Amino acid sequence: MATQLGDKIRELRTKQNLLLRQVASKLDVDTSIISKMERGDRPIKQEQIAILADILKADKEELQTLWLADQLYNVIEGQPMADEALKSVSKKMKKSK
Amino acid sequence: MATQLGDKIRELRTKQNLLLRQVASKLDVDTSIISKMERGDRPIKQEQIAILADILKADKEELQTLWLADQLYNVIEGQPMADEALKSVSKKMKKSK
DNA sequence: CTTATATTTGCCAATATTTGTCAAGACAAT
DNA sequence: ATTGTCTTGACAAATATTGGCAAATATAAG
Repeated sequence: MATQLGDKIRELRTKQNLLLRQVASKLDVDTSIISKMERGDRPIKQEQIAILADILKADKEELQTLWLADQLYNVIEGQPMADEALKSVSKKMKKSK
Repeated sequence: MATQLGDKIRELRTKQNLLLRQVASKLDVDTSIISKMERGDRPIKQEQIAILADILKADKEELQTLWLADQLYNVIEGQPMADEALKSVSKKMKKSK
């Protein structure tokens, strides 16, 4: 199952002609890990997002948002009450502001 | 940290003068677990919600919604991009409908 | 086709997280 | 002080997650 952040990272990386290996060394993990991250097979750690944004010259906040949206989607995917729960949480957010 | 579902369960249980022990036996866990569930110290399993609804004569869907909202809140709590991510996911939901 | 390079995949052991149970403690009522 | 309910922390067992390796597969070039 693909993720928004994974897709984005792959898009950025290939457009800049970077190899998995090059990103991997900066993130200090095996190339296979990056491959899996991009394909949505392995979760991306939140601390890695800033590093990725640096390497790929991307906006940190944008990547963070994609990451968060992926996390949320994992929770609600396939849940019948997803809509209601989302509304409820949005409401709660407005209050705490 | 309190949860919406935990609070609701405690409310329903006490209003019906049920003891932790009574709920525990039906759920087949130690009373300490129920205590922690109600106080938000231990996560509630999704499979347990239907049973809880039965015991407490509550609406299953309502409890499910509270449970989901709690899960979502866990993900976004303390996240700067929470608002944007929520909007993004809501949008995605509408499409897949 | 063969070689060279890049990516993907399956599997493993190490690590981390989660689980339920138990025992001790807090608290109130009597 | 005794009883009954609830809370809390510690513990080990079970489960999940992690990164790396190596084999498999793809991609590109000659």
